[in-house]
Amino acid sequence: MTQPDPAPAAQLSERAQRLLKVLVERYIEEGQPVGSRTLAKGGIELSPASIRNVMADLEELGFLRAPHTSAGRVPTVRGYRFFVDSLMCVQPLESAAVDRVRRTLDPHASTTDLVQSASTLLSGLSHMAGVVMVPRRDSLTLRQVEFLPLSDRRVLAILVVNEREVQNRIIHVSRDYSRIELLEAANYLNALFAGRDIFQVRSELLAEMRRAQSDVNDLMRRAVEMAEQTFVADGEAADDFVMAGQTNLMGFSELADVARLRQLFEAFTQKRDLLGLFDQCMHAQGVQIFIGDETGYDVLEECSVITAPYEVDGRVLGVLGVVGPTRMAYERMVPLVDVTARLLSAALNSRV
Amino acid sequence: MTQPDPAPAAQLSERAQRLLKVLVERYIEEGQPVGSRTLAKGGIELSPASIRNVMADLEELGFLRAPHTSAGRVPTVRGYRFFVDSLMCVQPLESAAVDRVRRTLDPHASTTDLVQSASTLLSGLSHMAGVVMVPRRDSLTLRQVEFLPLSDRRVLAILVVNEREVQNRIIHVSRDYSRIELLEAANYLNALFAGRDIFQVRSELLAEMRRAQSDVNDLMRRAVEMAEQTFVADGEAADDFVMAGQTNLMGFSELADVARLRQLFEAFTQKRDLLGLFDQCMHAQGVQIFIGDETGYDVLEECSVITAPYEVDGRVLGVLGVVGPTRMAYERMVPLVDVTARLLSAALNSRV
DNA sequence: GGCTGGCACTCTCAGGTCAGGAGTGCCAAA
DNA sequence: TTTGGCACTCCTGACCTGAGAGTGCCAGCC
Repeated sequence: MTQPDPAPAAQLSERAQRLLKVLVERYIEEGQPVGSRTLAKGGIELSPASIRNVMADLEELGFLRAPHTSAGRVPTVRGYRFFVDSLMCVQPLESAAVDRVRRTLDPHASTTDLVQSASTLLSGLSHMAGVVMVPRRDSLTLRQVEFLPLSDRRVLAILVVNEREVQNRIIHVSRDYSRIELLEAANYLNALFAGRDIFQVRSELLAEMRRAQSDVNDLMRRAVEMAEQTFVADGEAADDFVMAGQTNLMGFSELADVARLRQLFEAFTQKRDLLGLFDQCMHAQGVQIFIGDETGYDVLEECSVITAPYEVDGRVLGVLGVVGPTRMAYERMVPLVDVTARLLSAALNSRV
Repeated sequence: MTQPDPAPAAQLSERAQRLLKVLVERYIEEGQPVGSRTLAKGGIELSPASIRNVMADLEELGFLRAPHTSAGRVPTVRGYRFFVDSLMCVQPLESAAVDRVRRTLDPHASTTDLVQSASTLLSGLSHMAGVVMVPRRDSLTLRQVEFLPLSDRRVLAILVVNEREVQNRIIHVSRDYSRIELLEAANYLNALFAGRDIFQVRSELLAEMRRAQSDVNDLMRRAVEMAEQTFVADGEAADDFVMAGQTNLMGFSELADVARLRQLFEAFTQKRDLLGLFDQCMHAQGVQIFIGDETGYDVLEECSVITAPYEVDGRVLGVLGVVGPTRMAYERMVPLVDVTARLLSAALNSRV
C-alpha cells in the first residue's frame, strides 16, 4: 500500500478513533469543516470541550487540520488514510447498481465497447470521472494474416489475433510484390503459424532465416520480410485508457479553480501521469486507494484515485478506476470499483 | 451567410466604420473595453469628445455596447459581424505556419492520423480548440471481403474498402458455417464485386435473390446472407469529429466561469451540437464564421466558430475548424482554417 | 454645421472598517 | 477525567470611501 509512514493505531484511543470516523464521515457528507458542537450533537456522546481536547490530539498527530483558527477541523491525507484503512465500513453496492453494471457489460460486445461501457458506468455511478485502461494483450495468438498490395512498395497487412480482434498496419517492403506473391506469403504464414503467438513466430522465423542463410527459398524470404514488420508489438501504442465523465469533476467546489482544473484536464489528455499511476496497480491485488499526494503527481494533489485490476484467465489485463476529489464517499467507491472490475473480468472471460 | 439581418453599410459613415475597425482590433488585442481617450491616442485623429459622439451612434445602432456607464465600449455580435464582413483585412498566414501544416499533413499517413494531426495543428496554431470532422465516406468501394467463423452463429467480417481502409464487424447468421463455406462465400463476393460500391452490391444482390427465388444455389444464398449484414452503412456511427486543445479554452478569461465551462465541455463530449453546426457548413463554400449566438446553440453563446470544408476529388468529405471565445483574432484564424482545409484536402487527394 | 474643451456625473474597483458568528484553547471546578 | 465558562482569533459580509476611468452634455469656436 501507499501510506507514507505507518501511523500505529495504538497511538489512537478507541475514543479518538470513533471521533475521527464520525468527523470524516460528516465532512465527506457536508463538505464543511466540522466543529466540536456539531460532533457533540451528532454521534459523539461528549461535551464540546472534551471533543475539542481529542481533536487537538488528532491535529497534533497529523490526522486533522484546521483551515483557520475558528473553522472546525478537516481530515488530512493521513486522516483519510487511517479512515480508509481502519475505520471505514464498506457496504456492499446496492443491487440495483450491480444489476446495471452486469446488464451493461455484455460479453458479446467488442473489447472496445466493453472498455467504453465500463468507464461510462464508473463515471455514471460515481458521479466522478471513470477510467479504464485498454486491455494490454501480452499474448497475441495469430489466427490469420492477409496482405494487400499498395503502391510505393507498401503493403497493407491485416491481422486477426485472439479469435476476433482485427488489426491492420501498413508495412514497407523492399520491392513491389504482386497480389499473388503476397497471397502465397500469407498462405505460407497461415499454414505454418496459425494458432501460435505472433512474437514467437517472429523470432522463430528470423532465427530460422539466419541459420539456413543461403538455401532459403524466395517464398520464405518474402514471408519473413512481411512477418518481421507485421508481427511487432504495438504494446507501446496500446498503452492507453478511456475516460468518461471528466466534466463531473467541474462540479466539485474543491476543484473549482480554473487554473488547477486546466492542469488536471491537460494531464488527462496527455495521459502520461494517470498511466504511470495505473501501471503501479497492475500487479497489486484488489482495490487500491490513492489519496491526494499519495498519487505522487502534483496535478492530482486535490484528487483521490481508486483502482482495481481486471483479468482474464487469472492474468491481469488492465486496471480501471475512478478519479475524484479527496473528499469522496470512499465506502461507496470501493465496492463500485471492485464490482465493476469483477464484472468486466467476467464479461471478458465468458466471451466466446 | 449568417448575419441575422443585414446592417446596411450605408448607415455607417466612412468615419464610423474606421472607428469601429480600430476599436474592434484594439479590443481583440487587449481584452479591455476601449474608451474614447485610448482611441484618440491610437489611430483615430479626433478629439475624445468627437469619438464619444460616434461611439454613441454605434451603440445606438447595436454595433457596440458599454458593460457599464464608465467602462468604454465593447463590440456586440453585430459589431463583430460587420467587422468580419466588411472591415477586417485578412493577412495571409505566415509561411512558417503554412510549412508546419504542410509538413505535418503527410499524405502517407492513415486517414485517422491525418484527422488527428489536423486538429492538433489547428489547436496548436490558434491556441484555441481545433476540430476536424472525420471524413464521411459516402462511397465505399469494395476491395476485398473475408469471413471468419466465430461461435454461436456469429461471423467476423473483415472488409477492405477504398484501397486501404479496413473495417470489421460481427454479423449474426442463420446457422454455423464452416471455414470452407465462408471462404467460398467470400471468394464468390470478391470475384464478382471487387471494385464496386458496396451499397450497390448489396441492393443488387438482394434484388437478384428476390427475382431468382427458388433456383438460387446454396452458395449464393450464403453470400447474400453475409453481404446483407456486412455491407451496411455505418455512416451514422461515423458521424464524428476529433477535437484537440480543449484545455486552451480554459485560459480565456471570457470563459472562466466553471459552470459555463462545464456546459461547454459537456457539449464537446456529447458532440451533438457541434456536429449540428458543422453539418450546416458541409455544403457551404469556403470559410464560414459563426459569432456568439449566431451558432444557434446556447452553450456556444460566448464562443465563435470558424469552419471550412475539405474535399477529395471535388467532393466535400468533411468540415474542420476552430472554436474560441468571440474575442479572437479573426483575421488570423480565417486564413489558418482556410489553409488547413486546403492542405488536408491536398493530402487526402494526393494519396496513393 | 461639425468639432472641441470643460465639467459634472456615474460606475467600478480596491482597500479599510466594523459587527456578527463560529469555533477554539485554556482554566478552574465538579 | 469531564465539563462549563470565557477570552480570543479568525472569517465573512456589509458598508463606506477615494481614486480612476469614461461618459454625456453643453457652450464656445472654427
